[in-house]
Amino acid sequence: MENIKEILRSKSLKLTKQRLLIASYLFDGHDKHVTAEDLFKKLNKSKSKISLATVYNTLHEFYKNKLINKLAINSEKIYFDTNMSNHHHFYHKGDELLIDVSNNLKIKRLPNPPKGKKIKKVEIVFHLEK
Amino acid sequence: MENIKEILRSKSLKLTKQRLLIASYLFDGHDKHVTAEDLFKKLNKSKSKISLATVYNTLHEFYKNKLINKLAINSEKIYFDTNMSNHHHFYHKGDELLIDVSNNLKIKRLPNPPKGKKIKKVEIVFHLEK
DNA sequence: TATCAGATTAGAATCATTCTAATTTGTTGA
DNA sequence: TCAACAAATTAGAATGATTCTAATCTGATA
Repeated sequence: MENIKEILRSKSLKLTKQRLLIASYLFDGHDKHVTAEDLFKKLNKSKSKISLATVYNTLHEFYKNKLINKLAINSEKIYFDTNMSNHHHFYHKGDELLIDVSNNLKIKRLPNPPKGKKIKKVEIVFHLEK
Repeated sequence: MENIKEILRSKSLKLTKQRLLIASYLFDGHDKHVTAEDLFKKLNKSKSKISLATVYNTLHEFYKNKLINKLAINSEKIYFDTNMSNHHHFYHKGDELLIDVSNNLKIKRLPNPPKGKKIKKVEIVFHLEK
């Protein structure tokens, strides 16, 4: 709990009940992929009620502060990823399966970005089928 | 025009006015990325009116028939891509820039897919910044 | 501990997309 | 050529994830 508070403080985020609850769930040491709706349902199973708007606000706040990543893999919903190391994903649409792929991948011949721009991030999705 | 008709016939798609119009625009020899809304606006500048529902239906029909690709790059809208060769993308969110990257990229050490699944497609997005 | 910027909230609004159900239109085979 | 019918088109309603609004509340600071 103290380390959770430290994380929020290090980003100058106020220590509210809601943020502590969300952060404890997200940063429990296990990488996760969550949607706002998922998180909302999960957290509201416990007694403390958090509004859906707050879940959205908090996820975006954490994202802006680089505590989590955002994945736009299927245009249906946004997944937030607590694994902040450089990595990629397996994705199986049918099974709604989303799995981390550790980044010991190397791309030969990185393409040259258009003038005036540089590559910020390389995101690889391995689309799966049965 | 005859080759456009041939494309549709080869997929057993009825040659309707709307499909011919959409297909002539999409398959004019230049690779494009379009959203349904884009296409709807563009086509309805000309006299012939096509409903938005038809634009959606047609794009999905073309997609199912592997005439175009679907890109879920930013979870805000779906882009359809007329470039059917194996390739990747540069993407700059701020500028809404989406550019093809030809696929002479090679990934060293492809990861092993989970049991019972295989890799159908590798999609690489090079996120840009200024 | 009063202050107040920032956080939370319920509910409305948005917006891309999908659905519905009625109408229209290619295509096929006689 | 044309009747029949499956498939396609359509307007408008419905959906669903997300964002916005504007009122209320609450940590952090001095």
